[in-house]
Amino acid sequence: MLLVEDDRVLADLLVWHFEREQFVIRQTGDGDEALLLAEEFAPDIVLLDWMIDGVSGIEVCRRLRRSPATANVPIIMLTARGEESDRVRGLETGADDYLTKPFSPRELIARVGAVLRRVRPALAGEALRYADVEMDVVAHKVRRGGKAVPLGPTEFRLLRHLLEHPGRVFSRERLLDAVWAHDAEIELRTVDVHVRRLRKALNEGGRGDLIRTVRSAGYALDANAD
Amino acid sequence: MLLVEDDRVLADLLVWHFEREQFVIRQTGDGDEALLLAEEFAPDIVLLDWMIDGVSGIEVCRRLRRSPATANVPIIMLTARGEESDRVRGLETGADDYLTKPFSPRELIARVGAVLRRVRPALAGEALRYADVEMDVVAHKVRRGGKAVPLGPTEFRLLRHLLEHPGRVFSRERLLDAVWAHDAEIELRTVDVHVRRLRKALNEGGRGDLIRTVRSAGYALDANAD
DNA sequence: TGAAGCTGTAACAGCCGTGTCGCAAAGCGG
DNA sequence: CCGCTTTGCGACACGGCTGTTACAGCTTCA
Repeated sequence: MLLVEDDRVLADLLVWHFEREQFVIRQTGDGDEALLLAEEFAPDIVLLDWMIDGVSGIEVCRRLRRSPATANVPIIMLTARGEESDRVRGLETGADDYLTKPFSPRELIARVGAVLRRVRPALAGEALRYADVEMDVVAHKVRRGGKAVPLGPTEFRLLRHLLEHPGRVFSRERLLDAVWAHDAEIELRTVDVHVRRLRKALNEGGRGDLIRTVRSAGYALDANAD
Repeated sequence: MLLVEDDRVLADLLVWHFEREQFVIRQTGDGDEALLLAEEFAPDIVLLDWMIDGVSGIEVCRRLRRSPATANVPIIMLTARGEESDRVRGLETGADDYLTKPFSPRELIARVGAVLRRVRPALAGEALRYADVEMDVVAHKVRRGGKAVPLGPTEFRLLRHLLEHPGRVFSRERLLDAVWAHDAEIELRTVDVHVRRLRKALNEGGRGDLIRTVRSAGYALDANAD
């Protein structure tokens, strides 16, 4: 998420609120810098004040829409300009929503939720997270620390199941039931092999193990696995 | 478009405005009837008053979201309930936008435009874009990096569908449903062949592949496909 | 009516994912 | 320290999935 707002007090307030909602947020009060940050960090959504230093908010909006790299980023305009003509102009320039100051953080969060639900369903509830692992179920993608992790279908389903119940220990039997076809007659030890493959893929970047082995019980997702 | 509003005067005013904007609009003031109409006419967007006869607006919203046939229809709530808690509740129930009476028809039209641009860009007269690909739906033209890409009708519809949901993985069944006639009984593998033809056409200029194959799942549009 | 283009299907080759095995390594209890 | 149990590891063969090509039937347009 990228917040473009030059009012320090409001900016800090919003950053605090959104970080509490698990957003990764960057902030600037300058239009030119906003464009650079948007290119570089490919935010999931942009909150944009109209009256800022450098390039104006409406112009930032226009340029974001024009650049292929950012053309699809959702934008919520966030401004004191409450005239109907301003609102219409903002929306017609390509903003997805337009909120007039003063507004409550709660409403803004709700609107961000509504827009994200529409644009990237994965980000508004269908994304599974644990520690620095992120799974986009719809796009069928997994990232750890922002870096893509290539997984086979079975490894993907296995990780998905673990992410849906983080911390919980599953016996091999339970995992076979949950991850494999329910009528599959498969050797129990096969689970070990897939856990191993999943571990290998996840730890590729030299990071710590996320899967804890519980002797004579099974496996669990656990940030302090080692 | 479906308008659910029991205030006759406001309803007539809005119908007049939207018909002038080339919308095909149906109107009712009753919640139960609204649900039936939504099923039957599959509107592109729903404008929904909170306080109506029969099932309440918020409940209509919830049920539209729950039914598979209407789960993806964009909804704008349109009501006199201006309390922040009402707005948040509306948005969290699945509404895409929330407008408090009184509002100007012009702003509503702008917001309808913003939502449609997001959900069905083709309907809002917008070009579809992803990475360096640009599709003009009306003119039936596709360009990549500014250079025209010749596509057959099926390839065009296939790409269009992918562009409308970038990043998302579609199974072959889903693609057959979305891209081919809904009653077509076609071999699943046929999708592969069309994907290949589309890939070939798009990558003619020696650019990287934009379509990601997800083994045992389907295909997705993805800038980092390889 | 003829040619060109588009579409759906079948066939085949190559590759990736999967399940299993044997052995090494690590816990665990005495 | 020893022996037993459980888990990790590498290798391998099989099977299924996907990419690719060729071809025949069909539509479209001149």
